[in-house]
Amino acid sequence: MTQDTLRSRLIMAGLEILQEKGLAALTLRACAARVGVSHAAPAHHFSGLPGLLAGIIAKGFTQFADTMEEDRNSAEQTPIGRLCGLCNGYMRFSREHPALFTLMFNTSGEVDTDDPAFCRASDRAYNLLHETCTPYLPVSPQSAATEVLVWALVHGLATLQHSGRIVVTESEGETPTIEDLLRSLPLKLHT
Amino acid sequence: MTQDTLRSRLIMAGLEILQEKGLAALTLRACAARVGVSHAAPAHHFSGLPGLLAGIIAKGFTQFADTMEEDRNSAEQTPIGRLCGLCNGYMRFSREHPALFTLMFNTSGEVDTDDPAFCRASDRAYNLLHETCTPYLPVSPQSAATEVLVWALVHGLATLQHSGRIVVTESEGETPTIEDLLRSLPLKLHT
DNA sequence: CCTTTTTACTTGACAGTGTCAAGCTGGGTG
DNA sequence: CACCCAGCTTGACACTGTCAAGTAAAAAGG
Repeated sequence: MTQDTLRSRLIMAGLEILQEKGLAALTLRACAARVGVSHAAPAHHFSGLPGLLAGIIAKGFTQFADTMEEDRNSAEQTPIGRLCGLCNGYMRFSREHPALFTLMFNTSGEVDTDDPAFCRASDRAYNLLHETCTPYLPVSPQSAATEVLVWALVHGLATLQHSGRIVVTESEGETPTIEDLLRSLPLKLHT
Repeated sequence: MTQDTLRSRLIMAGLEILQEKGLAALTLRACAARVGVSHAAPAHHFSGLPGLLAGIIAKGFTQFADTMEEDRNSAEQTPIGRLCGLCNGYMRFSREHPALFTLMFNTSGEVDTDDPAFCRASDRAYNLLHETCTPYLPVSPQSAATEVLVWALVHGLATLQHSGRIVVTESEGETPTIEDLLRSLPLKLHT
C-alpha cells in the first residue's frame, strides 16, 4: 500500500469511483466525500481538478504498464510472442478499466500534462512498447515506423472496441483479434 | 444551406462553438445564447444534452464522410491510391476539427447513440471504408480483417497524434505518415 | 368569426459542479 | 508563552443541465 496521505487516498477514491460508476461520476466533491473530507480539501493537495486528474492518470499509467509488462513476460519469449503479449495486455487493460482508459487517453485540455508523476508513468508505458519493438526493422524508411505502426494499431483497436464501434464477436469468424492483426504484419527481425 | 429551423440552427451553433472554443465550451446554454433563444429552448427540439450532442455528431459524421470521399476521389484511382486518399481524409478531418472528432469518437455514455440521423451518417462513413477495402483479400482468416486493420491503424494514428502523444515532426526522418504505414502493409488484391 | 387546443418558447427555480476567500484548529517553533 | 502556519472546513459565487409553470401566437374546430 502506498502512503496513507490524503493525497493518495483521494487518488484511490478517484480510481474506485471511475471503476464503479464511470467517468461522469468522477468529481472533486465525490472523491472528497468518499474519503470523508470536505469538498474543498482536495484543493490543498492538487491544483484543482486538472491536478487531481493528473494524479489519477499517473496511477492509471502505472497500472497500465504493469499489465502490459505482466502479459508480455508471461508470453512465449520470442520477439513476436512478446509483442503479442504486450498488446494483449494493452487490450486487456482497456477492457478491464474502460473509464480509466478513456480518461488517460482523452486529455482534452482539462488535465495537467506537466505533472512529473504523470510524465514518468507515461514514459514507462511508452518505453515498454519501444523495447518490445526494437528487435524489428522499421517497416518503412522512417526509423520509428514499426512502433508507430504497432501502437496506432493496438490503440485504435482498443479505442474502437471500447466505444462499441467494433464489436467483439464470440463466433470469431468475422472479427480479428489484435494477435491476428499483429501476426499479419510484415515484421522483419534485424539482420 | 439546411433548413433554418431552430433545431438546425442550434446544431450549427454547436459546431461553431466546438471549432472556436473547444469541447469544454460546448454547453446547452451556450448554444441557446449564440442562437439568441432562452436557455431552455433546446429542450423542445432535443431530449436534453445527449440529444443535442447526437445531432451535432450526426452532422459531424456527414462532414467526416464528405471529407473522406473527397480525398479518396481526388487521389490516384488505384486500390491503394484510393485507400490512401480515404485515410488522408480521415487524418485531415481529425486535424481540422479536433474537438468535433473527439466528441464523435468519445461517446462515453452521455450521448444518444440511437438517434436515427446519427446512425445513418455513421453508417455512411463506415461504408466508405468498407467499399474502399473490398478490392483486398483479408489479411488473416477473419473476413473483416483488412478493414479492421486499416480502420484501427488510421484511427489509432489520428487519436494519438491529436492528443499529442505522437508528434508530427517536420523533418520527416522519424515519424511515418499514414500513407507510409498503409503502403507497408501486405495488402493483396482479389485473385 | 369565435373558441379551443396545440406548439414554441420564456421565466424561474433546483440540485449539482469547480473554485475562491475567509475562518478555524492543532501542533511545532521562536 | 506567543506565534504561525499547514491542513482542513465553511460559505459563497458563477456556472451547468433539467424540470415545472406560464405566455403568446398559430392552428384547428365549430
